[in-house]
Amino acid sequence: MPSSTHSPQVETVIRHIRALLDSGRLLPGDKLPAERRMAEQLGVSRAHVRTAFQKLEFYGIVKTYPQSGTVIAEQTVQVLEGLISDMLQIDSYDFESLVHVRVLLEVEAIRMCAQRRTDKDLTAMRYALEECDKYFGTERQVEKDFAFHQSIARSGHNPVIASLLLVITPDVLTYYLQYRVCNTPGEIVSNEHHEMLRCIIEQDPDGAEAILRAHFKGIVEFAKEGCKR
Amino acid sequence: MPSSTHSPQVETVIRHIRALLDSGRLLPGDKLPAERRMAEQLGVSRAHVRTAFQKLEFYGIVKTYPQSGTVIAEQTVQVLEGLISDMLQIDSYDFESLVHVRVLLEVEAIRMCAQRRTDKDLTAMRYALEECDKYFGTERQVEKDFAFHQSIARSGHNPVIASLLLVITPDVLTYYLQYRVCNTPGEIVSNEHHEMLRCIIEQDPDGAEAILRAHFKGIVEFAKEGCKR
DNA sequence: AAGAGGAAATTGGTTAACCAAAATTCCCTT
DNA sequence: AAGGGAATTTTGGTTAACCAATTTCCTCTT
Repeated sequence: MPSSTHSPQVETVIRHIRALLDSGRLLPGDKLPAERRMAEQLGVSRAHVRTAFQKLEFYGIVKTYPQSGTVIAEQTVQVLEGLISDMLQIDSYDFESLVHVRVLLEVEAIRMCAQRRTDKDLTAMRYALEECDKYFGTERQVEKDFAFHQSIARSGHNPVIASLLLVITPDVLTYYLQYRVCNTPGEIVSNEHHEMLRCIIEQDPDGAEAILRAHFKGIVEFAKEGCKR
Repeated sequence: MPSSTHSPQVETVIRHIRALLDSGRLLPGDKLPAERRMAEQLGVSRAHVRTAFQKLEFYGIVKTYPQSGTVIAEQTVQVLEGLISDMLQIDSYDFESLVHVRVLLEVEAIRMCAQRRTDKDLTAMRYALEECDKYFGTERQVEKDFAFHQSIARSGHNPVIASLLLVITPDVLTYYLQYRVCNTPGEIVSNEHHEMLRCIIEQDPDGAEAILRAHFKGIVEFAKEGCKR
């Protein structure tokens, strides 16, 4: 993924390409200027142009052919510009959208987990839960909490869901630390965790989903109302 | 992200770090070897070590501090190793998991779209739909189809959902082209598109969801049964 | 002996030079 | 004039060198 943090030079290059698309000077399927040329045109280093191209390639916006050049994807200009805008603001997700998606993905993950978990998965989740309980009240609480949830996601055996959760986790974590939102009493959180695991063991997806939604209820409401930054 | 395509050298570095974690020679919070040192230890260029670190940072596994060093995140080793494994196999998503997540995200997107779309959004979606109809039967059909779906996702006004959809789109597209799965008659697809837009206009999330699920029914079944590669 | 100051080494960030493969150009042959 | 092939240019890929900020460690002072 390109890396989440944009250097200003790299961002310059990406904005330039979006401008080229917008002005019609660059069309889908076109080969865009060579790295060296674009570097000197924009007054940035070639390395910055390269990382910009790599990020664009990660999102399927361009494709680089060795010793040949880099071409724009065969997509509508509106879509391409939209994609670029999205990836430029990818660092500035609002907390509500982030939590919304986290709940969406985790609900699906825990449902799949309740249906497809193996004995080995159960062992991993039990261990994660023990760790979670052990560190309640300490500074490592948040870390262990995420670890437990991640173990559930992985036990759902859908690698895409697990990966997307891991993509948004750093951002969620940032907000958690920023807002100090972990004010739910530890005992309640722990109980909910054990209840979730119980439903997973009993292969009860509906029960697991209900508890998970209750588990997230507080943070969802906080995100919806609390933090109009 | 990091870029989706791993060069063998970069992958070497990432695997090495996972091995260090596995053997306990590297613990959460530790500062890992400097770029130069690790480069010569592994016999790769320092640039490769850098891009490896950048990818790891994208997923929140490490954090790089200028002129100071790169440290492992404060997370359980199990989680960290899991994350690394996920990002290594991020190129080899199976089609079923991919389609599953695409449906999950698009359903949520179209529901939000039906509730939150503005007049400007409607204009954009109408245009995308016209383009879609215009190019049916041509080689640009798939492209225009994705463009229409993307316009819906963007009109849901949850940037995280739109971004995650764009992250998985290139992979989905690859499979689509590989399996030639677009064998549904153009008229049916077009009708469903128009029905979806109608529900969005009427702000009917349930109706929109139903049509979208029907729209994806064929490809979901194909992914579930057809392609056990 | 303890502490402050500064030089030297180490760090990630950046730039420039080099390499091999691909594309182009130009000239020679037919 | 058309075709083919080699030399040249252009391309992305890679490596090495350089820079400024940070850290470390030694030394000199008190």
